[in-house]
Amino acid sequence: MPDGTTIIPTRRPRRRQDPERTRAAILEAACALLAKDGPEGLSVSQVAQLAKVNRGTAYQHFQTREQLLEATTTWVSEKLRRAVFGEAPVNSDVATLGDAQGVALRMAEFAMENPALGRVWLFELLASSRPASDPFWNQFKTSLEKFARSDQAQPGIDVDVHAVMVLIGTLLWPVFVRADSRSAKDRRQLVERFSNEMLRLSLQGTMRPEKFPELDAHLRAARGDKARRASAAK
Amino acid sequence: MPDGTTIIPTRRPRRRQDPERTRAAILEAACALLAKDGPEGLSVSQVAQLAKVNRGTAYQHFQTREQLLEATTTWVSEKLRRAVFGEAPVNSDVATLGDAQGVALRMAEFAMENPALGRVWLFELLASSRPASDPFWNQFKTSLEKFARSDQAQPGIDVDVHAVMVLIGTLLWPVFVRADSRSAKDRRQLVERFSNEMLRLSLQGTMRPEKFPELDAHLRAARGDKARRASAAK
DNA sequence: TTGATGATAAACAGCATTGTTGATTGATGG
DNA sequence: CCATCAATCAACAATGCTGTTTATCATCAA
Repeated sequence: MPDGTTIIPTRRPRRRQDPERTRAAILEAACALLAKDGPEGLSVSQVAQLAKVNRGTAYQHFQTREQLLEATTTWVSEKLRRAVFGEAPVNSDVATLGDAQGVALRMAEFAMENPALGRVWLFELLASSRPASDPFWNQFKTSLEKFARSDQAQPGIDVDVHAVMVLIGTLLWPVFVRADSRSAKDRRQLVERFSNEMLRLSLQGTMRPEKFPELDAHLRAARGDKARRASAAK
Repeated sequence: MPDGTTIIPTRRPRRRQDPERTRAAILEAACALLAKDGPEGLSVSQVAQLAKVNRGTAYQHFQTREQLLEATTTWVSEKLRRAVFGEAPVNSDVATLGDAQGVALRMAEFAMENPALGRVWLFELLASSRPASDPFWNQFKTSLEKFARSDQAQPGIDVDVHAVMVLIGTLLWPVFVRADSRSAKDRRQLVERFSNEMLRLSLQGTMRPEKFPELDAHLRAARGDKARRASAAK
């Protein structure tokens, strides 16, 4: 970052009445209410009230309730993205995947600290018509693809299926265990339980392969199909 | 009031008195609307309209909108339970776990054929204060516990975490891929993809253990902790 | 100062919903 | 055959939200 550290707030020409700040306040309030009542329960009245802003003002920033909701969702997504991947801009190809383990852990921690918010965001993503336009989902899936292509990964991972499973598991486990209404200590332990089970699953799976020879065969056959389809598509 | 002969023929033939059937019709309608609009969007008016029943009638069967929603949820849960575990009553201890593979597959198929309904039910389960009171969740978790104790399973499975992951993965994958608005053929293929990835994960995990010796050590240490806690609790 | 922009306040029509009440109808037992 | 009672229905009042509009105030830029 450039010499921005020395800049005193007086240097920057203050905005007239700081619409930016107002907008941010509205979005923050919307976030909080979204986490409390879910997307359906979000009313412009309540948002304005919580943001200490007139209802008309909210309508000036976001023409319709639906647009406010959409803006709030991507706002949350950005928050999540920063928490997991750091402050780097979206398109920076470097450091996309420092370590898969770290990404998984930071995601689990974020989810555990914001269970309701994570839940709501996830369901908006699922309901969205174009998931690919979501900042976090994009970067997350890219990073998982990179891992799957690396030599550290088992061969044959179905990245789409796997990304969905990991994402929703991580985000909904805190919801299931009621992470809100838990002590910080409990939450730490619950994150650890989840991470360990995920790690165990990643390293060992759940079934002893030697006990399921026929399934193993089936699996290899399916992988053969996939490879054949891929080469046929060329 | 004068004799009814002059009354305009807009009178709807009154439903035959059969409370059971009426109740079922209301619940079925609620199911359909639940799948379409989600729990928040469920209005008694619409339910009554779809069930071809007066709104007041619905209020007689379910005192409040909230109760209707709750009843509908367990109705769905029962449906799911039957689809996955068969018609046997809940408490029958026999045949609880014919084969874990079959359970997983039937669940995936149900989810793929009823994506919206599965999503809503799952959401209600997550929001519920006592998941243990849900018919399907109960039986599902029991069956998974049984498997984890069997000699076919890898040791050290955290059943709670794992049950949540498998359940939500199976139910939300169809939502993610927009199983509605897909052809039957597509849906079949998508079920297969999911099942294969789940199977692959169960048999092999995602990471090559030989590449992560330190993680393997960490995992064994964690398992040691758990065992120590368990023996300390005695 | 002036003009433009952001923010506030209040009021309005339209709509959908909730929950309640009293009337009506059909089944059923005596 | 009728009296009773529960199931059903139509209508009502109350509420809250949406989106729009109008008038007014505050703050900064030029």
